[in-house]
Amino acid sequence: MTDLNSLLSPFFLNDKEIRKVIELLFFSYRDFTSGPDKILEKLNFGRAHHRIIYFVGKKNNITIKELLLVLQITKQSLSRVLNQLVNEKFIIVSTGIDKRTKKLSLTEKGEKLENQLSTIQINKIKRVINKYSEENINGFKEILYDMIETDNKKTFQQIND
Amino acid sequence: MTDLNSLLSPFFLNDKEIRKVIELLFFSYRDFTSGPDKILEKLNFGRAHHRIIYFVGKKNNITIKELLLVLQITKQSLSRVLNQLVNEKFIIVSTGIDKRTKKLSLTEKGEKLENQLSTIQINKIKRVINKYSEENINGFKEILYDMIETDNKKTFQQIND
DNA sequence: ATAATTAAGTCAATATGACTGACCTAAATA
DNA sequence: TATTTAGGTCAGTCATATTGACTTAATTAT
Repeated sequence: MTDLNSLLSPFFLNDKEIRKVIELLFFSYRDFTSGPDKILEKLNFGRAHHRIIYFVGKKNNITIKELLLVLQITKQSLSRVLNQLVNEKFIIVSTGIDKRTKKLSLTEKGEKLENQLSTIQINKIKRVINKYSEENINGFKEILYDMIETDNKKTFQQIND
Repeated sequence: MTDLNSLLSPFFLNDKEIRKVIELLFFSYRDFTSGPDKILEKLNFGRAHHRIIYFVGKKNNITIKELLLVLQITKQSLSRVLNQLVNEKFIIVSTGIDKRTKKLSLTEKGEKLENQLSTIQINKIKRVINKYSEENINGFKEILYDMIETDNKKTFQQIND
């Protein structure tokens, strides 16, 4: 199987090379999140808090439903973490025109934290990406995009329209 | 800040575009792991089990210490998950020449599972990557590699020498 | 030969992030 | 008026991880 594969595939599509991609994704993603993790720890927050802060910062006045769609967790899971952020005044809640909905936005304090966390990740990406051609960078983004499942591709487009 | 950035940076290095990379990493990594997760669930295993199986499969006769270096978790964390895999005969333990060490390898049962899980991820990467040029694929891998912290780059090289 | 270090393991307590299931309220829509 | 939708809540559970303290056995250094 692997032998046949080695014969038929070009080098960069060999199973062995593909496995390296698996590992690169694992290592790079872990290191990508480790920077913010250290700051969050001091506030007794975790990665779940980061994700909420990120997406609320991304789309002001996002509703609970929209947030759940992006995060793909249950509302019970969201509840605890979100309430902490609201109680500690990183996020402020208001009522939508549809009075059943709630709209979430970052407070000034929340924006400050969001900025602090995002800056780490943005700078890391910038530092890395700077060395590459526009062609390579676009390829990188397109490959990542193609790895997303159809439904979530739509979600990605929605938050970026 | 962002305005200045927009003026000085080429489009593909704008903060807004960089933020898309943050999201692409989040969405793609989540979907990348979701396939194996479904199989693991049936066995009452989680992602932690997957990682152990993957790296034991990658490097036969890996020691506990080496495995901890790769996974970057505590031995107490490893213990519970690894013991499950050993008890359920996915992994077999033997003693090294240095009798303090233990060597881990996959049983036939473990190899079967490893293969099942890896195949999902390998095929996913292949499906995606097929559409791209060698140049793009190499760029993709290099960018991911550059996102890894120095120490972990060494670990990556070690398991791939 | 003894002391120090290393590899591995264990016990206990704790935190975080997630889940299911059941149930509730209020508002909007059919 | 009935149904659906948005959101919330209570309770219990599970998986993954942590810190800290301590043990055993084997290897290495003095």
